[in-house]
Amino acid sequence: MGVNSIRINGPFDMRNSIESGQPLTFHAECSTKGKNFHTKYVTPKGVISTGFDGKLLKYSWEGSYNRKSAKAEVERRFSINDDMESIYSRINTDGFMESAISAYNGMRVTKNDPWETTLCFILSQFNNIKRIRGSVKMLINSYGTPLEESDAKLFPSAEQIREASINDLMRHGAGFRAKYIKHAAEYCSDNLDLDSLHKMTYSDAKESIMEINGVGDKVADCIMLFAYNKMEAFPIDVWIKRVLEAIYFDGKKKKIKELHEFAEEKWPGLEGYAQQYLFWHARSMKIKVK
DNA sequence: ACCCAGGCGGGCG
DNA sequence: CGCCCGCATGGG
Repeated sequence: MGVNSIRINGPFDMRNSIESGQPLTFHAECSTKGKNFHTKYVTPKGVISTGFDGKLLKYSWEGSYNRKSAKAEVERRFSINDDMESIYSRINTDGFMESAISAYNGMRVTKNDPWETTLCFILSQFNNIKRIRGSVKMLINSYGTPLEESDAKLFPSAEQIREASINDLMRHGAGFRAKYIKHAAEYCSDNLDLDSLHKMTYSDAKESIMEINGVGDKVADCIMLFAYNKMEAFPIDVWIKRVLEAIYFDGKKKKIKELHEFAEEKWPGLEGYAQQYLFWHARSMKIKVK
């Protein structure tokens, strides 16, 4: 148990870093007290709670963390050491990006566990964020391991999830994705070491993760971006497709492949950061298809 | 009641 | 290949 804080110098927006559809959206507990935003999340080493008032990032830890490891966990998870001014100078390519950066100044691409990210984004397909969140909470509650001296539970491992039947998983709100989750759990405990993808290139790691049934181009890119820190990943969902076509192609329909090539040329090496600002800004503006 | 949701795999032409 | 369709379920 302990408490500490980090003074944040560059732009940082903890709330939007968490709530912008990244994995923490799906399983962290969040609340707002006044203008301060709080969150609590569970890791294998214990529970981390954070609060941010615009200047100081306060955090506390339980479990086997110490002062040093807790600080490292918080800094890593929220990408505190990303040089935002440098990133913005490279993705602020036009008026739309400028307004997105302005609206969500300080939003970070967070770092997440590969298995958690894989499961969350398999659930995300043809689904809505609220329901994904509910499903994840039910899965944690039913299959997660309780931490010692805490009412919190750890996100269930692939080995724990594979013990559930497809019908069990469907009852947890997984719907038709239950068979994908079952396969992912079996594949990741028998055939694929998710840690081994860290040292692979983006394209090799993406190819490997797409061996899982239910992981296609978009979900794979989400896993590459949010779990493996591959900033060249550019997940293209309905919102990204809509906003790119609306803003950069005069409303004309484009193929996914063309949009990948467009992003690669426009934001080389930082496609993932560009995507996160495009995605969250497009949703807030409710850009419609015609 | 009705439409939609951070897509995907499979089947068909 | 590329295109197209069904898919579980609940939120709005």
